[in-house]
Amino acid sequence: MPVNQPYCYTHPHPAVTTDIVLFTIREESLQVLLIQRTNPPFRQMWALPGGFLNMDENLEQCANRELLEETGIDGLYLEQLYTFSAPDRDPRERVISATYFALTQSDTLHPKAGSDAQEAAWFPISGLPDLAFDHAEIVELARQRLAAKLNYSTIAFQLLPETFTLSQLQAVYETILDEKLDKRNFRKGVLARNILMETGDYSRTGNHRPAKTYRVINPTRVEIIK
Amino acid sequence: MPVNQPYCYTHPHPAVTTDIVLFTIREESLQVLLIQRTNPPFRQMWALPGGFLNMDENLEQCANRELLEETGIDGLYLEQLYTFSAPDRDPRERVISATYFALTQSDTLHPKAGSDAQEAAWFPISGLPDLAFDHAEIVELARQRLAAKLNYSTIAFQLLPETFTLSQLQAVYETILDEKLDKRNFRKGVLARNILMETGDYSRTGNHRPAKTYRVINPTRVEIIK
DNA sequence: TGTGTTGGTGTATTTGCTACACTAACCAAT
DNA sequence: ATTGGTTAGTGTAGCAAATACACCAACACA
Repeated sequence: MPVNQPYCYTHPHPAVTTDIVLFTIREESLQVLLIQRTNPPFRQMWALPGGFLNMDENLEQCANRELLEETGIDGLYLEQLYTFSAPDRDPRERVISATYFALTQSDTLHPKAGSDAQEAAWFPISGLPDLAFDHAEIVELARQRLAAKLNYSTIAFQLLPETFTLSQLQAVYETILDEKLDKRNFRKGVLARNILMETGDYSRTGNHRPAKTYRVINPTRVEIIK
Repeated sequence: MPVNQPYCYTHPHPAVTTDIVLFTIREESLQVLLIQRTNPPFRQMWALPGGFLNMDENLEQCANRELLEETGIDGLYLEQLYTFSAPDRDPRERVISATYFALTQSDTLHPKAGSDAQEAAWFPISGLPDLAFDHAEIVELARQRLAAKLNYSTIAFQLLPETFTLSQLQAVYETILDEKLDKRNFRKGVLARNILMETGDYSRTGNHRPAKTYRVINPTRVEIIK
């Protein structure tokens, strides 16, 4: 048995990783968390957070662990996106990557460099640097999925603090969909779902009329609408 | 190096497989192709077709190859469904399975037993035998996905021959959704999509009025509607 | 007190979905 | 030739959902 390669099989096995596309809304744009690689290949390049699967965890647990290690946050809505498997997607060895996407509000999160990342930072999705591996493709797929799910689920609330104004919520939709929405129709539609309640408090920011704040009535993860 | 285990790695690697849920409409019910296992574990039990990933192919190619080997058909619409990864889902070793679903018209397909399957056969989805591994869970997820995609895509045509009548198409929808649809509304809706053209021919079967036959105008794989 | 800024509200129109019943064309049997 | 049985084929009216659209309210600041 090779001294440094103690895990042996009768047939070749690929390595398995997870990569996570973590979205936030910051500075009025949709942003993605990237880490800068400290090790080859693609050293110094930006990449998605992620890493190798341990033998005692499933893929979702792996994605959660990697996210925790590299960003310090936990318990996010995490959804499996797609599994990438081009034979040459990693120059080191054959690597299969199960990808996940997640959402968070940016101000609760202070990305910190972890063992495998010398730096972690937010990038607007419409201005990403060149990414390592096939990660640009993964980000694009995640963006499409996010936009598609907006209207069928309650994921948008994951991007906002516990209480928020309807204008903030509308801004999230407009940022992700990249189009302006009608204020009256938007509010009508959201309130008709009966998933929000007024907190009774007002948001007093800036030199204008204060806005009612709302919270989600049933804060259980994510629901599919209709 | 162990004689029978020549593939060695510095970290443990899981095995990677694909499993395919192949649907058809037969005998007026939605059916799934299963194979009977010849080898342990779960010997003699029914299971989904599928098998181990080769190092020179991606997951979709693997699924296509396994489908070809075990059913003799090729070139189907194949969509990645989900990747299953519970650590104990295979008693032999750690196995990650990327699952796919596919549709075919049953009369072009004559399942034949392959190397790893002593028998292959169609089963109505509402009367499946006990399945090996976590395959029952996989089938259920595929069924949900199929029903959800019916209204947003053109997958239903994959279950029909090149030319077909609107009544045949409606029967496909009714079988998958498991509910009766209104004939006039169904036809109105389908024709309004402008994806069908009349062939000019008629289907003369049985002792009743012949039905116009249609074909898909643009027979490129699968489209998402709207 | 005036100006600038965002919050908050209703109605009319259009569009899409639903419910619903009869005639047409063919075959088979008499 | 007529009748009965079977599936093919068609339109309209009512309802619900989505859209388009403009003004006043409340506050901060100068």
